[in-house]
Formats: sequence, structure tokens, C-alpha cells
Amino acid sequence: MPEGPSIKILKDLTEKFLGKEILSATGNAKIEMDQLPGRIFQEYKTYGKQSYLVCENMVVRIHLLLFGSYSLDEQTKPDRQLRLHLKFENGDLYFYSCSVKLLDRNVLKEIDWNADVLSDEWKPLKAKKKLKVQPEMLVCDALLDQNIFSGVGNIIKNEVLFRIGVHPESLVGKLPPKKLAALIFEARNYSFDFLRWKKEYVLKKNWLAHTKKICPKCGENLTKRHTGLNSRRSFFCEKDQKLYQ
DNA sequence: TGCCATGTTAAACT
DNA sequence: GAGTTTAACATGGC
Repeated sequence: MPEGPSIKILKDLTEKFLGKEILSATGNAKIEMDQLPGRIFQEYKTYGKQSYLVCENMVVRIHLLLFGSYSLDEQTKPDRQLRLHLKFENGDLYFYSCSVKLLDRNVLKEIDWNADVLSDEWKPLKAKKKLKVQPEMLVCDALLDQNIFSGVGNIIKNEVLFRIGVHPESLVGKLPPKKLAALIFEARNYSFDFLRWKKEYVLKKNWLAHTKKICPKCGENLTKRHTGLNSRRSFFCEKDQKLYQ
């Protein structure tokens, strides 16, 4: 569920609550629930995989982590840990098993919006600068670094690396200029494909490498291995994805 | 049925 | 203190 594009979809679904008053806030999230009723839900801001529900002088930051989910208007599966339920006059917003924090609105000023691959404010040159100062980093770690490519998750990582023909364990500093540019371009470009395909319920169908066994390009077996600092699954073709080191 | 994964943080270590 | 490793969280698909 929760890579950057999925959060964008959630944001769109909550549009009808904009400008509405929060009538009640309940759930097992460890926040001061009584701070929320009476406030107006002004804006839904996303930063990568983070959601910021903006109210007056206050934001609710939500991260779905690995297992988080949500529902609108109807509590579809009430057996799950209901973390936060926001009641509006025209419906209900439910969040399950996610991270919830109540923060001062000023936290929005600290965020580097240029790092969000799905944002209009995305700045590829800035990403390039961040990569240049970390030449020893593996490209699989670089793509998952939320300070550089906010919103990119493991699926996007695998698909981007397959598209640009780069081995996940390549060193950032050893990438030829064209490959470095392709990496930065596809991180955003594939994220928009992900968004479109997810909306059309055909995301999985369009995976070329992630969870796949056969390379769609050359027909050879794909390699599955846990790579990088956090040992996330990588699916790649030894033949079509070059190792730069 | 058991494993493990679209993720991150904080505590526990060296 | 720093950098690194481990644990915790918690659900659903295969």
C-alpha cells in the first residue's frame, strides 16, 4: 500500500473533508485527541510517504509504515487496530495501524519539499547534488533515502533500476553521467506511472522486475537478493543491469 | 499454515 | 558521543 503514489491517492479521496470541522477524534493513537474537535481541516499535504493533515496552528502527521491502511465513511474491517477516527459532518476518515503524531504547524517549514519526487517543487538538480556528496552509497540505498527521493519505496526502487539498466549494488559515484541523470529522471517518472497504474488497478500487472522470476528483456532468470544497508529485496537481471563499481 | 513484506523509529549495542 | 545493529510495531497475501 504505502509508497508515495498511494499516499497521493489517499489525499485525493479526502478532498470532500477540506474546510470541514472535525466533530470528533477517537482511536488508540497516543495523541491528545481532545486537541482536534472544533478545528477546521484546512489542507492535506503529502511529503513522500508522510501525510500532514493541516488544521489551525496544528498538523496531524500520519505514516502508514508497512501495514497501515485507511478507509472512508465506513469502518470496513473494525477488527484492525483503529488508530484514528476523524468524524466530519459529511463523513468519516479512519486510519489503522499507522504512526500518528500531533505536531506544531511549524514543522511544515522544516521540510525540503524539493525532495518529493511527486511534487511540483521537485528539483532534480538538488537530488544530483545530494548524490554527488555520497559517492560510496549503493544506488539501491540512494533510491530509498527519503531525504533524496522522498516517496520512493522498494517497488519503485526495483522498477527504476530495471528500467535504467543499473545493478542495485552499483556505487553512486561510479555511475556514468547519463546513468545518474536517468536514475534521477526515472525516480520521478516511474512514480507517476505507479500512480496512474495504481488508480487503474493494474499496478502489479505492469511490474517488470519486482517479484518477477524471468527478465522480460532477455528471458534469463532474475536474481532475487536482499541488498543495501536495510537489506530490502532486490529483483534484477545480472545481464541487463550493469554493475558500476 | 507460516513466512515475510510497498517502512520507520528508538533502544541497545560497540 | 559517534556509528551500527536489533527490536518493535502489526496486517494480509501467498
